[in-house]
Amino acid sequence: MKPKITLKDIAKELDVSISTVSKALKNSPEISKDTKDKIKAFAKFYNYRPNNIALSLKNKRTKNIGVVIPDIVHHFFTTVFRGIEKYANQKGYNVIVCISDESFDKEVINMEMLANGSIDGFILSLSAETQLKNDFTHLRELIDQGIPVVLFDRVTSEIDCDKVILNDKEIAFEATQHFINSGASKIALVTTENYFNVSEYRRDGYLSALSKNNIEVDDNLILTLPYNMKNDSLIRDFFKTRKIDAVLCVNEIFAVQCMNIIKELGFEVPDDISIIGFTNGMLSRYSHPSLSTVAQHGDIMGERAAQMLISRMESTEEEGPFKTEIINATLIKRGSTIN
Amino acid sequence: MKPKITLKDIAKELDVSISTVSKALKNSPEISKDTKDKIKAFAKFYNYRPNNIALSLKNKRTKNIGVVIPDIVHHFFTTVFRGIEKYANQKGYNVIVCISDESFDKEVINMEMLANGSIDGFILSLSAETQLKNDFTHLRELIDQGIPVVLFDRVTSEIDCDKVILNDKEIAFEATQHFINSGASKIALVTTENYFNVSEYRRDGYLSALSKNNIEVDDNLILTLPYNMKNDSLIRDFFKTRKIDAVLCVNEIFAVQCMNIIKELGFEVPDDISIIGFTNGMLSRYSHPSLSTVAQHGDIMGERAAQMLISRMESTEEEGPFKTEIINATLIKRGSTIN
DNA sequence: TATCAACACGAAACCGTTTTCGTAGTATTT
DNA sequence: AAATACTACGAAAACGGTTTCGTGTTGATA
Repeated sequence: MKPKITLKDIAKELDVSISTVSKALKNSPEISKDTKDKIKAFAKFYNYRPNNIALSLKNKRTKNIGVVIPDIVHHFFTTVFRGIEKYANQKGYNVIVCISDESFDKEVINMEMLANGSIDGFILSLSAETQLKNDFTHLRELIDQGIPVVLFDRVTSEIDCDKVILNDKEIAFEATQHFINSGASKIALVTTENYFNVSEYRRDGYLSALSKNNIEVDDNLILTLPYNMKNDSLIRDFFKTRKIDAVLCVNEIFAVQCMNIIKELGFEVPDDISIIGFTNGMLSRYSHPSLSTVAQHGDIMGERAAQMLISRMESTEEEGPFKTEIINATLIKRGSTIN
Repeated sequence: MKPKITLKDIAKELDVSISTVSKALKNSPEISKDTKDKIKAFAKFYNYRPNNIALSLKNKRTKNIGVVIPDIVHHFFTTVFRGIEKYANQKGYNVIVCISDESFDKEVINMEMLANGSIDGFILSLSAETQLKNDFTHLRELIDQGIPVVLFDRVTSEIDCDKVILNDKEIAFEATQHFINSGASKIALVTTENYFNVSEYRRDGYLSALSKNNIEVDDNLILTLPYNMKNDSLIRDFFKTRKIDAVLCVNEIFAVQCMNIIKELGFEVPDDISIIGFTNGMLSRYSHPSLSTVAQHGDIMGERAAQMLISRMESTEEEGPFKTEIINATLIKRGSTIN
């Protein structure tokens, strides 16, 4: 066991001052070549590395960024996270992850914990509870303290900061239009309770595509499901009792659940009923038939978010007004639609 | 914008010394009630929180743990991570995540980066490349420096440290036995190239179940697929050209790929061919029929790993010899097997 | 009245760096 | 020979805390 060596250790051993060692290792011209060589050799031999914590304290920045997401066993969030981690890593940053587990309290506590010096900035996606409560004082305080924050996907207009979002409405429009173009008119929407504002936007896109094509909206064709529950019977009932040509689902779990039940009821996918989901995850790729779906490009969202945050953190002057970047989703047409 | 307040600020404002402020906030009996009240009120008003970095430097521990995993868009690893994060959080630790992306270099660089004071210990699962190279000097050095390390799932016997693994062999045996019990004898194995030692253990379990039941091993019934590739044609060829009753797959992607192709070839699942996979993820749950699978209990693995690490980090004396904890997988019987 | 303990607080060291500034010694200039 | 300019280094402050130890003031004791 050989513990980490410090500047002080080197200084003592080589009988020079700490400052000299520090300067020598940074190749300062103040130090003579002889001394530098001696010190560098010694440092290399003992594998000296400066202590990050001491550096953080000195420089008043940690090179850590905090990522707070509602869930991690979740395809979209992991892809976003991967995008963040990759970019951050390139830029020499490390990433501290907290899972809010859709809880307001966990979100608040974790962020306050990290805000006390552990990180230089935050990237987060609001928890369901936070969106429900509509309470953003924790965010406001952080921003007030000068900590940069980037919101992604689950954002709020209440907070003025950088944001990265998907063009949810437009892509839902496009998906719905795709159904219409292929001859569907009884188009259903399977969505979550509306405290997720992304669901809201998707519904908007769905509705405006219908109205643009002069299709009357039928509330009976909109199924609202609780998030993350066993809802097979609701779905079965839904498809059994009405005539439906196509269904747009706001996530891939709903989409695959619908597909399984549709097939079980004896309908053919996509001939009788077409399906489009959101989230281009494993389920969409490997279901049978494979699911047409909206790819949210989480990697890109994550990368952009990290980029915005880091540029904000590293600029000394105020970097101008906050921006909202919109990531363009793409519709991936696969086996569950007529293309 | 009101920046963070420090002890020094409070001291100056209240015209006492820094030491007095520090002691007052820690409720030291050395300080009079009056002074304490005054200081506490002031601190509360300005929302004083001690700076984590300064504390870390002083205490020589960061309350951060580093988690290094090969991949994050991956059901098993995310469940393990969730287990780690949950336990760590309870214990007041934060988690820094690095994704090695199956690369040796990224694994090494990230760990060395973090080891310079940023974390108190590591939890990691080896990258594919690291396992291939069989080079663990980076781990050895960290352990040498006194940094506790816990390996999980993808471990190595070359390194002496705490470990958490699955009873891969036993559960593969059990799965194979389940096939045999339901009348199968032509039992296939679909596995990865063997630099993943977990695949190796699963193969062992498979083989020993066959031999225990006096079924001759047929190498033609073992399909080795490249990791993470398009391999539909290999699979199709495999099932088209031999008689198979049941197939054990070492992950759920292989399992669902096999199932889709089996169905496409006109066989019935499970009547003609039964399937068991590993990883109880979305694919297994939502495929049709749902897949019987080995639940690896990632949450529990993560929790145990975090537990071992934290207890190691917090014990001052040497905590005795390293342990290897074995998590018992369970076989979840669903629609893809005859139960 | 001298002694002593208790009280309440401050000074300073320390954690490991970086960086500014001061300075002894040597070399150059006039 | 005196003034000046480099060279090469060290002392010390600073980042923001904690903690040990020292000390001035007060009140009680002998």
